[in-house]
Amino acid sequence: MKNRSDQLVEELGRKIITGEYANGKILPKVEELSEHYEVSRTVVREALKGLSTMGLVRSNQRAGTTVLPRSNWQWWNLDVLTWVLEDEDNRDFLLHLTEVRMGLEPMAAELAAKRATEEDLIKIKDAFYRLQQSIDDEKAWAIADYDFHEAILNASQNDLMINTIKTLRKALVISREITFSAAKNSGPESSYESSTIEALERHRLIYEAIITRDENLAGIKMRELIQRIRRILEKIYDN
Amino acid sequence: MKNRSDQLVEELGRKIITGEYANGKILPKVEELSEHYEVSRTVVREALKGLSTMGLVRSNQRAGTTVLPRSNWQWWNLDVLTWVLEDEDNRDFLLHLTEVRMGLEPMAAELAAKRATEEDLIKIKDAFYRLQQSIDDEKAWAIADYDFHEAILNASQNDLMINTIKTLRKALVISREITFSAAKNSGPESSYESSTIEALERHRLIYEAIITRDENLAGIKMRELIQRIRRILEKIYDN
DNA sequence: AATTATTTGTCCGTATGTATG
DNA sequence: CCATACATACGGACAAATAAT
Repeated sequence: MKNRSDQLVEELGRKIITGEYANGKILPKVEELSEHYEVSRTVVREALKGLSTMGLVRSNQRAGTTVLPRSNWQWWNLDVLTWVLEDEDNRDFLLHLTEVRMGLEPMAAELAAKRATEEDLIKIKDAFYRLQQSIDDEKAWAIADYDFHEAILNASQNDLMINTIKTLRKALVISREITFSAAKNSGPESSYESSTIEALERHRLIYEAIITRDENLAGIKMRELIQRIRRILEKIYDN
Repeated sequence: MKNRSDQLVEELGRKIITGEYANGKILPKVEELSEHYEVSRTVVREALKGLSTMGLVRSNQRAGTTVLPRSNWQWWNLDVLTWVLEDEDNRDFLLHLTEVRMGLEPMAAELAAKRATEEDLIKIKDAFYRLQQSIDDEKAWAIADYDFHEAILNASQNDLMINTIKTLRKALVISREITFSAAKNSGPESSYESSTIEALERHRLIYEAIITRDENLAGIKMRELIQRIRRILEKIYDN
């Protein structure tokens, strides 16, 4: 993210997502944008191409470039996701993300129980053992926790699932950085787990379900874990 | 999809996805692409910008434009999705899509049971009644079935979920058009439902769960319905 | 139904920026 | 530190499409 067109994509993208450029509105014409942002028309065109690939705008000859409705946005684009999360008016979007996660992560756990190779299982085991060793070390726990979920995810052998959940997690990390002050969050999952012992037991159930290849149970226990996270989240936001 | 840069995005995008331009490979430089495809450098630059927004390439000064690994691709971009599905070597990707669907659609049904407004319920009811009336009319069934699922989805009140599942469904329609000859598929879901009566009963269970606001049951029954679709799919592909 | 005005789309000559060797 | 090779950036010109008259 350094060249001019990327910068312009970000500036315009944010304005669209915050509603400053509302749905259906026509953007200033290329020449005006070029002039206003002090870049060449080439740069403006590239930026518009980027925005249109993100589903934010559509250009038509003579009619100008119009802002598309939210339903057209490429929500899984990390930039779009970030801008939406950073927009004050979209804070409940975080809940929506968590709901999608609640759909996907249990399914990934099921698939992992079904398909994990020996190599996958070793990684999952290793991460779980490190979890057990780390109940007193918040930082080590966070890392092990991250690895644990990562190993399960990779064991699902479903590229689309893997990619989607990884994007989702990045978004959650971003939102956490926004919500809590930077000092408080020490790692991906740790801020959630108020009671580490309880969390460890929940992880154990998932772990055991996967190594015994009990698909259903793995899904159920993963779901329970995320449901707990969700409840904690709701509490935070209800205040 | 008509201007030159869009065409070029499609040509290059397909070559990347089929592996003709493999991961890590450096694309021909802008000038050569411009020459080879007989377009201006402006058009090439716009196309590269599009491809980079899709996560397919990254440009670096002096080093050229390189193809990114699959893990960077924007899988939920409908173009990417389409090209992947149309690639012979990626046929099992369809199964992956269905697995994601199995994670999301039951969750959407749960949320619908929880949040459906009166207006939502009316639409769901209407679609279900039309399903009942259409057991002998394949075309009417397909439309009602589409509306039924659409109404449930919209009742979830989760924009991200709605957008994702809609994209997913479009992809499934595309893959079906590829798999079966154009003559055979008459609608979004109809090719699945070999026994319409059984399908109707499954829909009824979902319908009743939602109007009685039984979240869990709605999720379970939706899951069963999709699981059935999946089994049918697997049979087709195993032949 | 034909004309015009406006805006995107396309082309290309030129110049600058940046990392590599 | 210089030369090289590539992407990046600039801007003037013209083509094409289409909304407005």
